[in-house]
Amino acid sequence: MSNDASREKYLQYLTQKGLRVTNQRIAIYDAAFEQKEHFTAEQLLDYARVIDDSVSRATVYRSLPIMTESGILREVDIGSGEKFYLPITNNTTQVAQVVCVDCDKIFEISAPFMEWYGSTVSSKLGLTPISQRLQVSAHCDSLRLPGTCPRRG
Amino acid sequence: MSNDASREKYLQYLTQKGLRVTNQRIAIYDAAFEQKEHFTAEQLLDYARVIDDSVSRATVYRSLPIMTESGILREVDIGSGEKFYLPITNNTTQVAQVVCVDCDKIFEISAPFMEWYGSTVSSKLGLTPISQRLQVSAHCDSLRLPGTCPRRG
DNA sequence: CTGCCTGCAAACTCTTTGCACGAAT
DNA sequence: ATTCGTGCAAAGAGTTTGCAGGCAG
Repeated sequence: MSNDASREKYLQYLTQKGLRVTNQRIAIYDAAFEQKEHFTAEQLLDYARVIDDSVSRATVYRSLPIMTESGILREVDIGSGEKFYLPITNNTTQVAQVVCVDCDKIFEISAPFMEWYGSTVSSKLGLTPISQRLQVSAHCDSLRLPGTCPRRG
Repeated sequence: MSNDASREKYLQYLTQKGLRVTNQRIAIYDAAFEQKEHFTAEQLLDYARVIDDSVSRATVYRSLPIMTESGILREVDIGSGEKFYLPITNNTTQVAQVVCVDCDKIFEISAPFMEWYGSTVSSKLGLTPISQRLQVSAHCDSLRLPGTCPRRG
């Protein structure tokens, strides 16, 4: 999905839900879709303020659930206190995250079997799966230095 | 693993690490292993205070990482703000959690393939996997009432 | 115009921490 | 006797919310 298509999708979502298309919502959207890597709410606030310095923290926090629900943003919770977000740039199947515990970098990898697994398991319990997430914590094993990641410095 | 074996394991862990065996640590341990379901730090505080009313919130929070690291407790983070914990009662392989979004009940299910998957994927990235977690969100589909879980009431 | 949206700041939740006292070794 | 562990309360991080004014529709 191109960025323009995501933008279109988001604007349609807002209109359809009776939500207003404000300068702040657009600035926050644009800031998010400039990013290639995962970002936090606080980082998004900084990025959005470059575009429109009237954007407040509250509005960023109020926008993130809307963007997530509209399907243009993926929320990634690696259990580290703060949540990360990533623009969804294509209609991939399920993805998993591999988190390096040394440098905290998050790798997104496709995990097509997850959907099947979620269905299998949930149906045994009488549940209908909505979403699933697989997260792997790992150490860098580069340079034969256990516990140290080259990306960390 | 029986509860007695877990108790032994925990006491050994404490001693081995040079940590003291205090009444509070034992009370917190005992409170945790009375539980059949997932519990939060706050709930554990309540349970432990029944056994020893001198137990404080701080000590519970300080004990949880120790118990987790000693391998007798599993930490489960479903991204809901607070963490859940569950006594590890047997040496199963990997487990996944299925969380009902209606009643918030957490089901633990074995997922033996996860270990293989973590290894496969991590090695491609030059990483050594430490742990992996799979979580599925689902709706109850009992009673043909979408969006409503019979366990919720 | 109407009422949703906003910024601000305070409040909130969960967890961590500094300190002086108390207990395990 | 040491030294680690503890309770208390305050601090901390991240996020949410009440309010009065502002802007989209």
